[in-house]
Amino acid sequence: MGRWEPNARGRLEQAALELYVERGYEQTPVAEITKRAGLTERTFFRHFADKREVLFAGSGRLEELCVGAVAAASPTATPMEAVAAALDAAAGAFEERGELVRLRQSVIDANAELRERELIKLASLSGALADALRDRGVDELAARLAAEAAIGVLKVAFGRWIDQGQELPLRPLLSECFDVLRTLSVRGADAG
Amino acid sequence: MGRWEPNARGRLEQAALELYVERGYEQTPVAEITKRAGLTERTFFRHFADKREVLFAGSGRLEELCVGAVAAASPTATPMEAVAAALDAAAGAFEERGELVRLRQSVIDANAELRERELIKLASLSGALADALRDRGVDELAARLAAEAAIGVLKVAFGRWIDQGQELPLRPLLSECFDVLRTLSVRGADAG
DNA sequence: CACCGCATGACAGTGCCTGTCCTCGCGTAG
DNA sequence: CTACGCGAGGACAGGCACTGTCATGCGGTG
Repeated sequence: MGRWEPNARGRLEQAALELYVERGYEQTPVAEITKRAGLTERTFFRHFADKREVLFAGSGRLEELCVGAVAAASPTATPMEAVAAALDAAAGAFEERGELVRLRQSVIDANAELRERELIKLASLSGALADALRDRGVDELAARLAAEAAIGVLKVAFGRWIDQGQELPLRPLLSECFDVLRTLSVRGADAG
Repeated sequence: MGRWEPNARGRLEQAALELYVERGYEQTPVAEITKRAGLTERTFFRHFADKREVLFAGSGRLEELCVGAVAAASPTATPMEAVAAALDAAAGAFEERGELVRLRQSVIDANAELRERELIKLASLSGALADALRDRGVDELAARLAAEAAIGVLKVAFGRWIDQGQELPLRPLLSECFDVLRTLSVRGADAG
């Protein structure tokens, strides 16, 4: 055992989520988090850029997962099929950590600053998906639009999954969204 | 003339934009803005919830404009046609204030906090569009997806418009995006 | 054994944002 | 004309997020 307990970063993440759930994000000073983790405030800000970021530690891995799925998609897949594969991979990651994801999302949904941070993470994911599509030879404009559409589908499907208590699996909700999306320009489709 | 100069709010908006352009957002303390506007710091926070919000004063009107356009769209329009009409109306508002919009966007693009705020304004717009579509009888899922798709198109087209110095008008860029979006699920389209 | 690197601590300071009370011109009732 | 109260803004104190800077001491290395 070293001079300090190991995994300071992980302890901070856990303490933060616990406290954000117990008292709410705004009512939790950083000093409380570090106290529970047995560290100082200064150390918190060495590990996380700000008080929000501690809730988004996994966003980098999610991005890698999605980018990998786009790269691995069949060469004959359309851009939408490629990004659908990415969301499928993401769905797997979410469903594995069901209860944690739910808890985390309840904290985010309850606070505007956290919702802002979530949106910029999704925008970053969109950019990464667009890059991955361009690497497949998709042209710039189509790549960006497919990536934005995918993020839209993810927002809607994920929101529904959370709302209904995750009784239904996420993947079919994603598929349904992609299906409906294709009908939105069709006159007389059952959507309009 | 009253005890105070009129239009305190407008003076704050103008002083803030000027200073954000001159020095950058982060290098501009609120006290500098209020000094230039001839007011106190406390008054700034009576008019705007925070230092970011002063740049987004017009977002409410933009939302109303877009919602109005959706409501006014032909009853036979598809959901995508309805939201396209909304973006068309928005494009008009942007093009009228070309230089101001460009300046404002350069400030936003240079700062992560401001980009976050912009994203949550767009998310709010997406919600308003979805509500307006539901009022037309579009079902919940289709309404949300059409609204998200529209925001995606707006982001991409607006970004291109800014990048190229607004030499091309915005409206054709929007149309092009909607066109490309429809091809993304089609195998062998020139996008993939 | 001496040295160095690195994670953390200690502490001071800035700036955003809030709560609270005060000021004073203006419109209005009597 | 006076009295009153409302509303926009000022004054001031304080909390908390975040940063810069220097100190500390364990673990590995030569």
